[in-house]
Amino acid sequence: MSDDDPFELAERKPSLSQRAMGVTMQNLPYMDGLNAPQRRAVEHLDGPVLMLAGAGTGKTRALTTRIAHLIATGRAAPRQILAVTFTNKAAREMRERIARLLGETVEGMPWLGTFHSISVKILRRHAELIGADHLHLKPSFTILDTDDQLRLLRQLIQAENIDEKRWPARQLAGLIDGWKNSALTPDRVPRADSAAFDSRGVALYRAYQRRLLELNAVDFGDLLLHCVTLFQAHPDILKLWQDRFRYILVDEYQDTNVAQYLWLRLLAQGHRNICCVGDDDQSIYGWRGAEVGNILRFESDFPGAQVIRLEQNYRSTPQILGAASGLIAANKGRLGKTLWTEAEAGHPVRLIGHWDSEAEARWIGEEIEDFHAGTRRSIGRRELNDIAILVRASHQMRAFEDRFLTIGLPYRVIGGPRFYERQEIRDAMAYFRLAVSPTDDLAFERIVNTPKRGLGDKAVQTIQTEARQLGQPLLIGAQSVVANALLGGKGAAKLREFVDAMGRFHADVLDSRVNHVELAERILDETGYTAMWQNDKSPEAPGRLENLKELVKALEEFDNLQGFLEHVALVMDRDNDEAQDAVSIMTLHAAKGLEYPIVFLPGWEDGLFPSQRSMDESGMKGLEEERRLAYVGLTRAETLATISFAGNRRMYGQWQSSLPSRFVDELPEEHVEVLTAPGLYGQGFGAAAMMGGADFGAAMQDRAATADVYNSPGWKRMASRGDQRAKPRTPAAVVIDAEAVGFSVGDTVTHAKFGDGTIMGIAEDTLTIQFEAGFKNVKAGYVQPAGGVDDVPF
DNA sequence: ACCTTCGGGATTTTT
DNA sequence: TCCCGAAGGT
Repeated sequence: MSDDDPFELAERKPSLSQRAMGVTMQNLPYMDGLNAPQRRAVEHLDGPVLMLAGAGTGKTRALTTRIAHLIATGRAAPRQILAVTFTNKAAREMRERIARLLGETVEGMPWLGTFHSISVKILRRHAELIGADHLHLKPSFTILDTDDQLRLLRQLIQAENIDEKRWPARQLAGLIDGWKNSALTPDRVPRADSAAFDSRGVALYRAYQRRLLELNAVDFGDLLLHCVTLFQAHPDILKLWQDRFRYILVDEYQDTNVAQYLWLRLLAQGHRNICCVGDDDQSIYGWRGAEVGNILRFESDFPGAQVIRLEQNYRSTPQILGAASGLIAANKGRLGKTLWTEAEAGHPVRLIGHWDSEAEARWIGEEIEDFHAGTRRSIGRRELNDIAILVRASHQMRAFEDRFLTIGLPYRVIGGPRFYERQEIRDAMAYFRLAVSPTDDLAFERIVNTPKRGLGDKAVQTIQTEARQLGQPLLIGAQSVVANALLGGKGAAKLREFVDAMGRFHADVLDSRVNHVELAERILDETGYTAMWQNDKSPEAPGRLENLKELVKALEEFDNLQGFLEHVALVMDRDNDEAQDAVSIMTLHAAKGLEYPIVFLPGWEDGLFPSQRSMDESGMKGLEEERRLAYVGLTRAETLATISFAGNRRMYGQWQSSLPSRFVDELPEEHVEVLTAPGLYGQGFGAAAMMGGADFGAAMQDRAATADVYNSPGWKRMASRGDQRAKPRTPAAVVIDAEAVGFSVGDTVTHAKFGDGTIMGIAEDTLTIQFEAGFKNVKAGYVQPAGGVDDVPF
């Protein structure tokens, strides 16, 4: 029986090697250096434990040591420990650290992995029990990525004759994902949701699930959902897994959704040894179904739970922690932690306002050059690898990329499109998938006309019709189309070629004498896929070929194509090689779990951060999640954090003025150093936030002309450098749509409340007007040309 | 069947 | 502004 077979449940005593190592409670080298709560978290093994671990408090250390302790003391064999993470990276890190703690003698932990990868392993065992009637999953099921998922949904929407413009597949995908995250099968979707997606949401969901079964496929959400329904419908099987997992550990518990919560609770009901680690203040995935409530409710879910707080921070200075703590204090319903540190006070969090997003990027670029050159005595010379820029939304990255390219500052974008999400990788994967399983219709559809084979919609329809009539997959349908000459023209010969080739490849996949790496190469070459990119003259073509090479190379680490496909579907992530010294740019979400000595937090403007959409969609909950995001951002910094905001920002090609983020005002003043001109912020942050964006911009221009602006450190530096800022600039907004609203810059207008004013800028239908009371942004409809004061439009 | 043009929409995204 | 999907021309 295989090592991780659930039906083989023989318990194991501590291995000989463990006993030979002389591991006893008195001799536990891996415990060295743990602080008291960490130690408690490691030693309190039985019963439910909630480890509330603030940012930088060594939770991974506690978690891995706990696992090492379980193994070393013989409380559980590695195979009896279930350790769940959200990301492959986290799983990999844990694996490495456990191995380091225990030395090379310990065998791998088969059940350390992501929710999804563990679910796949479980599901493959019981696939036949998923589904109904004669339609059920087979153990060889494929896992669809989001791309496949959307294509499938689009087909279903079209089949229902629904207007795709009004009811986009994306929205349906989001809806279905949401239901799956909440562990809702079509039958269980609450009545309140029945109006969703033009009242057809549930029906489409049902159709989608059925179609997936027909394709012998599951999507990401299904991995969890199927496991939960499997456990609920088959207590005997649940029992097997409950018995197997004597100890359960969960990382980032604050990010679990309902499905994951049920999954865990079902499994933990066996031995009840569940240890969840998390930080309610770092819950930032509510929009994806994560329920902070899970962690807030832990003690009532698991009565008698031991709660352990890790509060000693080993990462950041007291100044940074003070700023972060002060900010997060505005959130309600927290479990509450007080982070403390023994580190030196350090530098306060710096705050600076800029004229616009380009100035912000320029300034940060210069700061980084300074840090890199070591011209700041207080900071010392820094590697670019020590520096990160954390943004709220990925479109903010562009300003930095543009600027850094201009000044030749090396940077890397972390996150972004994943390797396996690239077009060429997906295409190649589809070829491999079809070669491995000729029944994979989605793969067939994807590549049958890539490269172009003269097979358009009509040809594909012919194939589909034929396949449906035969009750066979598309590849077989295509074979039949060829055999019966149902298709004319150039496409016919090409299709024959394609079908024959795929047949050969499939035979080769089954032939153990054929090397799978060479086979993969041959598949891409002989189908003309490689040639397609070689002939492509677009600038990205060479990169794509490079990626394909990388893909084939990655195959070497696997025994066969099947194993590789499974890996890529779930596990393959882009490796960010740290070999090159470069500044890291990423979203705040991508930054969770990372740390950098120097962190820049640009774009703290209301509407961008906190994001307007979060607040519109989720109100106070949304705002609190945004605040947690800010907290996550600040706590990434070890020695220096710099927050900035811009008075004007280009969004979708339009210049928009903006106010500093409300989070700026929430920062505790005693931990902040304001770098912006003293006149602007002399009255504290409140004054800054009360200014409209346009006020801010105008004030900036005013100040630029006066001497005292150069007295603040930030401005002094910029001035000495001859920064462009010295030239007063006109907001680009002025240029845009100047005619569209019937006003132009310079016009005098009257407003019912603010009186007469002069238009200083126009962006769409929003006018920036200088009134006696100051600058205001006003919709064009609320003002009229001064002079004619007959009717007021409201 | 394939290429060009036009219009609408546009966060965050561990798997 | 930029990207994607749909429509219309060749």
